Amino acid sequence: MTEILCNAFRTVIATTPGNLLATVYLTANKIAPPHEGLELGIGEASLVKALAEAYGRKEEHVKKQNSELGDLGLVAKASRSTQRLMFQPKPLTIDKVFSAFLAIAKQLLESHSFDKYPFTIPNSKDVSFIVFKRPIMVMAFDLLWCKESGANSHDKKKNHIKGLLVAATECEPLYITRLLQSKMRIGLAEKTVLVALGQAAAYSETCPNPPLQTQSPLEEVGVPIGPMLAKPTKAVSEIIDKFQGMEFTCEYKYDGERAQIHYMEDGSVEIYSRNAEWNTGKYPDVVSSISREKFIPAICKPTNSSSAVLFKKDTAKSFVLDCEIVAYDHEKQKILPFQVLSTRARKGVILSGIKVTVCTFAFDILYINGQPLLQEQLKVRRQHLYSSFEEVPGVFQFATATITNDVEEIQKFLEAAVNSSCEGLIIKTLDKDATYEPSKRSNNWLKLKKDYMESIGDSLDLVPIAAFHGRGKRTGVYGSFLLACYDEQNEEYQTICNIGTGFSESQLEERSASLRNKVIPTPKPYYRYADTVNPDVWFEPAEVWEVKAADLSISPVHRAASGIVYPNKGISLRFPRLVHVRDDKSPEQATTSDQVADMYRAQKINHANNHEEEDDD
DNA sequence: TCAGAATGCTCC
DNA sequence: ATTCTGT
DNA sequence: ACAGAATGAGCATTCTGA
Ligand SMILES: Nc1ncnc2c1ncn2[C@@H]1O[C@H](COP(=O)(O)O)[C@@H](O)[C@H]1O
Repeated sequence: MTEILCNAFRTVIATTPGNLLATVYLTANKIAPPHEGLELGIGEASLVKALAEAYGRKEEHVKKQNSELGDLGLVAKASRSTQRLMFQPKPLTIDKVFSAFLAIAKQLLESHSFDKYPFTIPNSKDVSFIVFKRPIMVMAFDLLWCKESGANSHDKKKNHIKGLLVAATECEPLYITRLLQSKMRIGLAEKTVLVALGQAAAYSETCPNPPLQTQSPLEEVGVPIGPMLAKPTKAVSEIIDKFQGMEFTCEYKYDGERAQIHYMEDGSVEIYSRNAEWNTGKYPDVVSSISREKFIPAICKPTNSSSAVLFKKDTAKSFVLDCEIVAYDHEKQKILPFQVLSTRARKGVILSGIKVTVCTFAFDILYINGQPLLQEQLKVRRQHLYSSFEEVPGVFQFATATITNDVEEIQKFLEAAVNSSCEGLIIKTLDKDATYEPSKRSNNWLKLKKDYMESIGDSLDLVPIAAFHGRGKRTGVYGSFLLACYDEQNEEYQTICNIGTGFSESQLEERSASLRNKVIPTPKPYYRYADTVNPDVWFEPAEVWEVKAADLSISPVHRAASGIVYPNKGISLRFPRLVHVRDDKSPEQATTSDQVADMYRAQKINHANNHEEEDDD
């Protein structure tokens, strides 16, 4: 794979180097660096519409065939091949396709940003500079490049897609459609593209500029870098095993959102998400806790203690921090669950309008004062972190950490983490294999969560009552199932979650085959579900599956234990996955709504009792 | 016009 | 997110 | 060992029908 692609790139470099950028983006199925915020904004529904119109088919037929073929791309191909071509369309080129994609993406920005943000030239003392920096830059871009006007952006996008589909021949409709869905399904994606590109570039020094901002260790402050990831482990013993003979540290795993905080010498700040999305506009409070004086003197409210502090020491002139931002109740000095954080507004947040306050927990540093630290061992990086920053309780803290290789102590530390509203632990080597490996390389960090451990964590026995047709490699079997628990009082099944992971392929085939015999035309009267769940098929209650989950949550859609904990809201599961099929249980012996309610209450009590953070570094 | 549904997208 | 699979 | 492709809950935002 890599070799083929590498040769393709070499050919492009040798023959049409001007096309290299578009070629790389198309093969990687991207349209721009992620932090630039360009997005296609195309979903299945709009694609179905465009496809139907482009090929003169009824939307309903397209939908039906999509569900049968499990791939909208195949639908496109099939539609195209049954059309009689009146004339040969002008051939599509890489450049044309990529330009069309860019045009589609810019439509979204135009319609979303244009009338929403004040279009004034910001001055750096104005808070709107921070809040609206990105949109305004993007808008300026739009003004330069987007001269179209007329129909609304939605239609324009559709027209671009139709244009591509009409011009496409042979296998092109398939891949254009898949590209637009970001589901190439060819077993080749971004990482492989980068490797192939790297190899191709090595052959030809003549290529003028590396077209993609690759994640070189010499990264620039202000440009996001791939986050280091963690690999799941099932038991403390497994950790000891893997890190045998090495010095390692355990840190709390906070349940929030990852934030890569860049601070530049000019005092500006950028915050990026785990996927390198631009999150600066979402966290003006975090920005201000670093650089308040520089940008927003007028907004500084002495009453708001959380924004009236600085956590960096004066010696820190520029840096990149790796952190977890967590919802935090400053009055009670307590960490709040992820579900609270997720209610925060995302765009154009202004300091005075913040409803969910946060605390930032730093656990790594990638760059300081002009010096990249990626190649340094964690021990060294951590030293920089601790010496260049100061904790400000409730605003900026270091991730609680300990160093031990004693099983008992790790176990205790895990308990402490969970009691402090954390998900579990992240375990990292300090000395060996302890450089920062941006997403590209292996997972040298381990994560330990209670629900990974056998016979610990929430496990439920649930009944599949409906299913959705699988797509892609699951075409022909069910791709996911709607699960329910049993309410003994009302003798009814209440939906609790969908599930689509934890199945081996053979297991999925077996379950699909078995449940196909249980399909019923309409749901049973004793099923409780939101009418927005719209499964492809319903089943009679027949099987019981053991399912594991990280947490229980209050759900806007699912109905489990509805009326027990909250009158009108049910309970759902976070990260549900199949453990195994319970041949020994009948549907009526599934986990009951009362049990679900109890589990939820137990979890809530655990949260309510949580102790506040203390740090031992 | 507005509220609910659909959509797109992010995250844990 | 979790999990499984092919290379 | 890794990259890729299946799939989850739930949010804010946009669209659409009454
Ligand atoms: N102390 C920590 N060190 C590293 N990652 C952490 C820490 N606390 C929380 N996290 C988060 O845990 C995520 C990795 O876990 P997961 O996403 O389950 O693989 C990271 O992306 C971080 O956002």
